[in-house]
Formats: sequence, structure tokens, C-alpha cells
Amino acid sequence: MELAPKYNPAEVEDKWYAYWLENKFFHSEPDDREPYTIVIPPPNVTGILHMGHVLNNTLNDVLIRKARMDGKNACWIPGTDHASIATESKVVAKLKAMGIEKEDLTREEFLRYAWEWKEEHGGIILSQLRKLGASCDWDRTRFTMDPDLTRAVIDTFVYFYKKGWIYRGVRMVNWDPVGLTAVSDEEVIHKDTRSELYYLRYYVSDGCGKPSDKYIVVATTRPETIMADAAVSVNPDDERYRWLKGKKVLIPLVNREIPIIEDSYVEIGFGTGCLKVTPAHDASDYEIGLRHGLPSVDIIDEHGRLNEKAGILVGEDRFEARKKIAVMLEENGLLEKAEPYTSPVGYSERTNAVIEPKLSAQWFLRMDELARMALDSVESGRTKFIPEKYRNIYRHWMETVRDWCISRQLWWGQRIPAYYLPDGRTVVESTPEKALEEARKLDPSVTAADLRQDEDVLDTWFSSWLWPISVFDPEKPGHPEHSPNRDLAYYYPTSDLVTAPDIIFFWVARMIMAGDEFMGREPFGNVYFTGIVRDKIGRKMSKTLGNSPDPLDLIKKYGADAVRIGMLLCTAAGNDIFYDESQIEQGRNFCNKIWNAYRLIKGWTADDSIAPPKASAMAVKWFGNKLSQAIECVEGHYSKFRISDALMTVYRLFWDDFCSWYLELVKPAYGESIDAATYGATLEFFETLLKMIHPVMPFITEELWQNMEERKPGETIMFASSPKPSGYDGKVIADFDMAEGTVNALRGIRRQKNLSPREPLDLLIKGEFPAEMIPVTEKLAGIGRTDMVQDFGGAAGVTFMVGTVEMFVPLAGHVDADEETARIEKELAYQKSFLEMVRRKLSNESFIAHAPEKVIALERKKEADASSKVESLESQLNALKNNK
RNA sequence: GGGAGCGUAGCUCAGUUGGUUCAGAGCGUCUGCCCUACAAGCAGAGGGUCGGGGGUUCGACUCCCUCCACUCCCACCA
Repeated sequence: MELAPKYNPAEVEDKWYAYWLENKFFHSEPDDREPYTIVIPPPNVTGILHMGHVLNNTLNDVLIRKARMDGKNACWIPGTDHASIATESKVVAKLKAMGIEKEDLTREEFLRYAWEWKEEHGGIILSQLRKLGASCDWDRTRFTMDPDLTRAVIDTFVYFYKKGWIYRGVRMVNWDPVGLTAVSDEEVIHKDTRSELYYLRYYVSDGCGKPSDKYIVVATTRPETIMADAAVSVNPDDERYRWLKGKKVLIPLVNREIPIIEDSYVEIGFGTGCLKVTPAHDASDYEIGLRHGLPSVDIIDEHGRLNEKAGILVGEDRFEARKKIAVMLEENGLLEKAEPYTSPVGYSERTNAVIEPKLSAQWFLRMDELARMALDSVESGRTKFIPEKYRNIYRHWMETVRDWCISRQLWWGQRIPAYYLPDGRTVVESTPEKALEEARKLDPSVTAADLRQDEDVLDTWFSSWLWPISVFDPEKPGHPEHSPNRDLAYYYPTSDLVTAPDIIFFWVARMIMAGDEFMGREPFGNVYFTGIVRDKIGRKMSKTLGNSPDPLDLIKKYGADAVRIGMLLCTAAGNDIFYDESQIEQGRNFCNKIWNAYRLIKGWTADDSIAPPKASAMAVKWFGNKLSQAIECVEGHYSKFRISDALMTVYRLFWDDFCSWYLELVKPAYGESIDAATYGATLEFFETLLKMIHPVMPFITEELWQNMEERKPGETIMFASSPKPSGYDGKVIADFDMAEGTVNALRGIRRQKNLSPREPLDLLIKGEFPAEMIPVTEKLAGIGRTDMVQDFGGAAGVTFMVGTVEMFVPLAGHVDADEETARIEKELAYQKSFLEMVRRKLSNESFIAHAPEKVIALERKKEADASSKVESLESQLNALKNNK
């Protein structure tokens, strides 16, 4: 088969992916090999592939393919997450477009639509991952709302409830007025936001609920909440307001009387030193309210609009109300001033709505014990973070974490298994039947119809945190005593987790907690944190900015291998990566380089009657050593998760050492055959290189590996064993470096003297040059004859040095004595000053006294080398003068 | 406001207990080449007083202090 001069990924990718699937190469079953397990960070079921997924899943795939070739039983569990809020809001939007309001539907009707939507759009992202080459065990695909995984979630809830760690209570929570649900602390993003700081006049009451002539000024960013004020607080040490003690003030506009209280929470120096206390709409005010027994008046409804209790501006959105009330205050002379002000405001992570602190009944999971165990697991090193800096972040979170609000006022998700008796008492059981049974123990007259199940569902992360356990054995969560099934026993704990740092608290920390609680050990050994993919100028990729390319377009244009390597080339763990299409181009170019190297090799005809030329024999010997050295280096990088370094090592090995040096050295003259021994070695090297590249570039390596020779059906490079280092002779590599240096110098001379590469030169060498490298330099530098000499004689030519070895090329008629003299003098000056520096160091008594032997010996060697160079350069100068 | 981290070539980054002729790599830039594997290529070149200042040391990109810049995480100053 004739190979095209350019690699065409489109022709090969689908073919090999289908082949891998057909043969179930990705599928894993427990056996007696060592397992290597990864669970995918499950993407949203309705999500589509973006560059962050590409980065993450490429890394996962590299690790899993590497492990597979290392002989481990590699298992990568794919799946998706039901993503409660995100999916529900998509479904709501879709229904709205169809003219259906969620409020008009029953829970069952809504869920029917939601499941329809999930069946239609769910899992698109998984099929996109296939285009990328992800070698997931698709037979094990999971969804967090699969019936048995849902069961695991419910059982977990029941378990913690019975343990006393889950409780329901009325608390100040983060309310998302767009998503219409409470969210956890982690789902609130604080952003500095520009607003106004309003200075309002609160008149002191005359004692009969009428304003006196005295007033105080209160600064607030939220004037629309004044109707919910329960007090105005000052600091007890604030001299300025001592006179206010025991007085009452009137809320502007509505003239309701509220007390002056004293609380040290109030900063004397901030604003006016007076704080309006609004317990229902501010978390810290709520605390103050509790301390002082103040009433809570909730004037904002679930949509963020003022309700009837506000008395004025009823039905207005909170931000509209703010503007309007500012005008009203102004008109009534109650607004002292308003100034621009920037302060942190909480936004919903999912809907980007401004969070409204709201008092409501929610379910919480106690974090203290779980956090303590999970902290220990990282502190002790049982779970390693890469890079390590995340340990600090993790520790800080664990030490300050508050109880986890796990209830959501949504329908899409796992419904909380709490059932209320008519008298308000609660039973928590995994099924309605069990609940009824328990309820009857409390009140024998209760019927199934009397029991009312809690309307809320659980936070999505309350199911995701079980992922590394439940994908293997859904029976286990909630049942620590249950003995693990075969899969769980074999695959758990998983090996490595690759994920983005922004879900370290949402997901990573909580998985560790669940692992500790139910399995008694952490769910993974290493957590590798990727960076965030940004565009060239550092902006986060986002749909609205339109700076995020569609990975599938890139794959179409450059090939999956190119996209993979392009993403990996510049990704140090934990560093954000600055995406630039040129990286993908570089990846494509590398594919092409591999392709063409193969075309060259394949074009040769081997002849076993030819003896290997000395240059080829040397090349084989050298590259064998070089290869082994590189393998060792790459293994080292992998073991430290330095993926881009591993990749770069292979890249340079292939491009520079293999293509530029090795292939050029063994390449037969045009039209001639290659000796069979060298040819065989070359194929072997090439195959080894393919194996090294395969984890990163699975498609092209499979294509070429299959093309190299007739493979048996069912054979694949995927299971070819990783190349192992076999030791190497540093001397051979160093000697070859010397030869490379010589070749480079000679090429320089040719260029400088404008000599054709075809015109053979003679080379005289004075000093220790490895004789076996002579064929190498001769072949690559076009040397006709090489002589080892004591003296260069007096002929005209160019003298140069490689390391400390002097070399000479006779070039009668090409030498410009003045030019040579200038060049040598320049070099001489440098060497002399270098020598002087070294000697100064060596004559420093302190240095001799303190420095270790090794360092001193090294300096002496430098001195010797430099002085021999000086000597040589000086004699070269003399020779030039004598020739004149 | 608290905490963490970073600052090395135009860009992205290496530099592994302070000591190799150590100031590096890839990409980009510039110069010259279509020499039958590859112009998605080949052969070369230029480019950094390692953020500033101080200190410890025989010796500092590396350790300490300080200042400056940037980034991230956490956070109830209205």
C-alpha cells in the first residue's frame, strides 16, 4: 500500500476506534493482575464537550493507556451526572419555549418531561469522548440517577439520619431566586460588585411613635430592606451614640418604631457606626437578631420580589425596589447621600443570580466528624495531591467547613426519604413501606395516605460523593457492614483521580469523606489537579465570550491525536493552560513527522547479503542506549505525573535523535538497499517509539503498528507492553555527543566557506577522539578521510575544537588568514578570561578549605581544559602567522 | 480582611538536598535552503544582569529578610 505524503487522521480514527470497541479492548473484569482504576469526573448528562473536558479526559486516557501497557488491569469507568439545578433549569426553559409552565405540571408530569429530555440529549458528551479516543469501559457506563445508584443515595441519607448526623432545621441559607432553591455555601461565588452605599436618616422617636427633630444616619447597600428592619445597632463602646441608649428610632418612609441596640459586631469606624439590623435578609443580622431576641420580618419572596409584608413597593423586584425606594427617600428628605461603593456580593454558581440570604427549613449534614477524618487522610499522605499546594487549601476548608445544606427545592434528583406524620413527626426510611411501618409504631392509626413525603430533592453532590463506591457496588453506600462485591473489592480504592481544582470541595473532599465512612479508606491514591483552560490572552473560556473552540471541529481539522498532544504540551499540573491553536498545529506536525519517518523506513528494501556499514552499526548501538536512557527518563516523569515533560522527552527523542540523527545515519544511498541487520534494528526501534507514543497519540500509533507487519486478528498496540529501560552506557552517549559536535562544527565550516555538502573534506584530529565514531562523522559531515595525528603540519586550513579535542580541516585556497586570526583571537580572549576566573577561585583559600573535593576537582579540570585550549589557540595563531 | 502560590528568553515552562563550561527546552522571530521521508520540512542565528534591593556563604536562579507585580482560595464590615 502506498502511503500518502501527509497523515490523514480522518481516514484512520473511526476505523481503529470501532476496532477497539468490537474487540472490547476497553473492557475490564477483575482478575489476578494488579488493578488500575479511574472513575471519570462525571460530566453533566446534558452537557457538551468543551476544552476543559478535552484536557481532563486526555490526561485520564493517557494514564489509563499507560497503565494498560504496563500490564495492569486498567479500568476507566465512564458516566454522567444528573446535575440537578443545571438540568432542571434547562428542562424548565425548554418547556417554557413549548408554552408550558413548570407550575402547571405535577411532579410526575415534570419528571416525565425531564427523563424524555435526558434520553434525548443525555450522553451526547460520552459519544464525543469517543472521538477523542477515550478508552473508557463503556459497558460500565453509569448515571447518577440509575435506579441502583439512586438507591445508594437514599440509603446513605437514611444511614446518616439514623446516625444523627443529618438534621432538619430552619436556618439562614443561600437562596437562589432564579433556580428557586437553596444552595450550599460552596455554590456561592463572591464577586466584588459595584453598587451604592446609601446614607439614610432614621429619626429618633419622640416616644409616641412620632419623629423628633433628632436623627441618626445609617449606611446601607440595601435600602429596599428597611421595611424588614428590626433594630438599629451601635457599638457599645461608641461614645458618639451613648445618648441613644434605650431610645427608639423610626424606619424611614414607613415610620415603624424599632429599638436601638448595642452589639460589638458593629464596627465603630465603618460607615456612620450605625447598622440597620435586618434579621430576615442578612446572615450576620440574623445572628444579631438571635442574640437580642429581635423579630424576623421576611419581606422578600422566593423570586426576590417584595411581598405584602413590605407594605410598600409590593411585587417589585429587589433591584427595582432599590432604585425606587432611593428616589422615595430622596423626595422625603430621608436620604443624606449616596456614594459609589464596591463590596463583595454572593452569586449563584449555577444561575449567576444574586444570592438572597433567606430563612428556611432545610436539611443539613453534620460535617465535623467527616471533615476530621477526611483531613487526616490528606494530612497523613494516604491521599496525595498533585501539586501539593492544594493541601493547604484543602486543610483550610476542612477546618472551617460548616454543615452541608443538602436539600434542594427541585424535582430533578433524588427525593428526600423523609415522611411526615399528620402530627408533624418525621420518619426517615428508604421506602414508603418501611416509613409507614415506622410511622405506625409512633401512631398506629396512620395510613399510607396520611404520610407526606418531603418535597425536596438532594444536592447533586450528595450522589456524586458516592461515585467511586457506587459505580462498583451500589449496595455499599449506607451499609458499611455490607461486604463489598467482587468489583468493589477488586477496583477500590481507585488509583488516580484527575480533576479540576474548582471542585476540590464540592467533590474531591466529599468523596474522601464517603470513602472513609463506608469503606474505611480513601477512594483514590493520587489526585491530579489540572488547570483551567484559558484563551491566549488569559480569559476563561466561555460561551458568552465565544472564545471557546468546539473540540469536535478541532478534531475534524487536525485529528484527535493532534488535539490531545496539543493540549498536553503545556500543562504542568495545577497550572492554568493558555490554549492556542498553534499548539494543536504542532501536534499535527508531529503526527506528520511520525508518518513520514515511517514512510522512509517502509520505502527501504532490506538485503541480507550486505554487511552493516560501520556507521550504521554505530548508530544502532548508540540509539539503543539513547532509547533506554529516554525510557528511564519518561518513566520518571510519569511517576511524578509530569505528563508534559514525559511527552516532550518522547517528542525530542523521536524528532531529534531518531529522525535527525539515527535515520540520517542508517539511510542507504539513493537507490541502494539497506542491510538486513540495520533494517531489523530500525523497525524494532520504531516499534518501541510507537509504544512510547501510544498513550498520548493512540490513533496514529495503532495505524502504523498495524501497518508494520501483518498482525493477527485481535492484536493491538494497546496491549503491547510498555518499553522498559534496560540500562545504558553513558560513554557511548557521550561519545556520540562528541561526534554530533564534530558534525555540527564541520557543517558550520562548510556553510561559512560556502562549500558544497558533496565535496569531501579531510579531517585531522589531535587528541582523544573515540575512533568508533569516525564512520559517523564521515557519513554525516561528508568526510573523505580522517587521520589521527600528533601535529597538523603547516598546511592552510581551519582549526577548531570540539570539547578539548583539536581538529583541523585542510582547506588550501579557502582560508582568509585575517578572518581566521580574528576568530581565534576572539575565542582566545574568552578562554583566557575564563581561565583567569577559575584560577582566582582556586587560589581562594576559603574555597579550598570549604568546598567539597568533588567541586574542587571539577574546578581543576576546568583549569586544565581551559589552559590546554589557550595553548592550542595560541599555537594556531602562530601557525597562521608562519603561513603568511 | 485572612491564607496560599508565583515572578527565569517575545510566549508557555524546566532547572530535583546551594557547586558540572548552567543560565536551558518547546514554540515564535530572523537568515539560508523545494538536497526524492517530511516546506506540516531541513540547516543555522539572535534573544534573559533568573522581578527590585539587602543578607547568609568560599560559592545563590536555588536559602533568609524586605519591597514591587500578578494569580488563586477563603471571608457576614453594613
